[in-house]
Amino acid sequence: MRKKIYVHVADDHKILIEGIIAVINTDKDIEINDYSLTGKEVIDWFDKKGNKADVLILDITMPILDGFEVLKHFNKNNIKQNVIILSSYDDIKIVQEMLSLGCKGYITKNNAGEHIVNAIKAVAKGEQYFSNDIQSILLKSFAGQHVPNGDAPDNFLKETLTERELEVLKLISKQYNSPEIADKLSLGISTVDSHRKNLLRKLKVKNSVGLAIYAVKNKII
Amino acid sequence: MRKKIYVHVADDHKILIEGIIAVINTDKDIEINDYSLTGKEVIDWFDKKGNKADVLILDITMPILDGFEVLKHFNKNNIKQNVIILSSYDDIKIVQEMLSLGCKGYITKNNAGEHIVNAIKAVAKGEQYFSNDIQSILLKSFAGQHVPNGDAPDNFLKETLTERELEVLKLISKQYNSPEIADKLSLGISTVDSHRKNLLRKLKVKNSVGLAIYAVKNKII
DNA sequence: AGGCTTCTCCCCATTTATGGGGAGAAGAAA
DNA sequence: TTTCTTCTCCCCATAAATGGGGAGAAGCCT
Repeated sequence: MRKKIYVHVADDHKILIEGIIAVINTDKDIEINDYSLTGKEVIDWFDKKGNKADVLILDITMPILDGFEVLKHFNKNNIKQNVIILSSYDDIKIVQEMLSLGCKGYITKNNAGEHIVNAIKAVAKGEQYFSNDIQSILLKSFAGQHVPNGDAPDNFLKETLTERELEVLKLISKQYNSPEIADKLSLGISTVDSHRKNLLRKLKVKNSVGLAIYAVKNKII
Repeated sequence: MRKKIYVHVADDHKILIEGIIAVINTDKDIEINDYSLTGKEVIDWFDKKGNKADVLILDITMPILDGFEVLKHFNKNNIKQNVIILSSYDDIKIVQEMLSLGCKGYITKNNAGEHIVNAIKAVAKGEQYFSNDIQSILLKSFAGQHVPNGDAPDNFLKETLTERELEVLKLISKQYNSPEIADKLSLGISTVDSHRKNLLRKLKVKNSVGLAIYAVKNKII
């Protein structure tokens, strides 16, 4: 008898967890350890002594703490944990961000059923695993980096935003105007406008609409 | 032997459909007929001769056509169909909108597992069914109490946009300003500004940032 | 014929946003 | 110490967006 693979599932929709359990139960080598409904529950579970799982299935969008924060917490506390991201997002930037945060697998919810068992077994053995669509966009982005020019394209050279700028960007994306942002952050209006100017310049966009779209696409809000 | 209840499930996440099937399979009186991943698939399925289901489990957020559009299509074509909404939103306005569109049940994804079988059986008998949390907010609203806003985005119950408004919205989301949009569409600036005003009102957003975020989230751009 | 929506454009006014420049204080890093 | 970044705030000015109102023309539906 082979050693069982113990799995922890984290998603804010319980019915989806039930679905994953149903699919996984068709395989005798895998067993669900426990589950979490928020990122904070995940962190608390793994912080508790004696709790460990061979594989963590992790959704990105969860209340309280999201998937990004969970992985950052693992890295900060030097916790080695095999993680498979189960997400509805197939955006290259998100996939790359998750990979840089150390996830071992990434499958989309669209075709999770056919991939989840194989993904768990691969990641439990220390391999990587990506569903077809993710493989596809990863290959494309890989090919896209070898542009004939040799120089990195502009969008790879984004200037990093400061903490204050990020705060202002978040509030802009929530449809607050400068006086309101100044009030919320206890700043002068002219200060907020200075941050606006720097944001427009750094992110190479034309107006607040460009800032908001950047924020949405980069999951800043 | 009792007559079986045939159920059609529509949700854009296949893993969730698999979960529902797993839960429903525990009951011998209910059988899954077929499933759909988009609103368009639902409509096409029910339009096909010979296809019918006793109960339709319907998600609200789906690509191509959402749950609202599916119910509107049923009403317009005088199709009598028992529908249970399965949603992650527990916002009173959405529940009321769905009821006015003729849905017979409404359960949230948070506790779908414990309710879905009973909901199907009740609705198949012509009764109504709501999960606890939905019952609670419905009772409050009937009693005339103030019901706090739910978790749905403000712009969920959108007024339908005209073709022209959609054109303007797309260009706004591409960071063009009013003079530029007027030029591209061969309109006067004041006309573009009129469309802007109507967009802000219809989509219940505060400024162009809100418009852009609406456009991104609804895949208009 | 009357009502309806859509599209077009105008008036008014105020508030915001953008674009250019500069500058001081605090703190970190060299 | 000097240099650098970050954060703060100011000046100037113009462009753009918002908010209120109205109104004519064209087309559709009943």
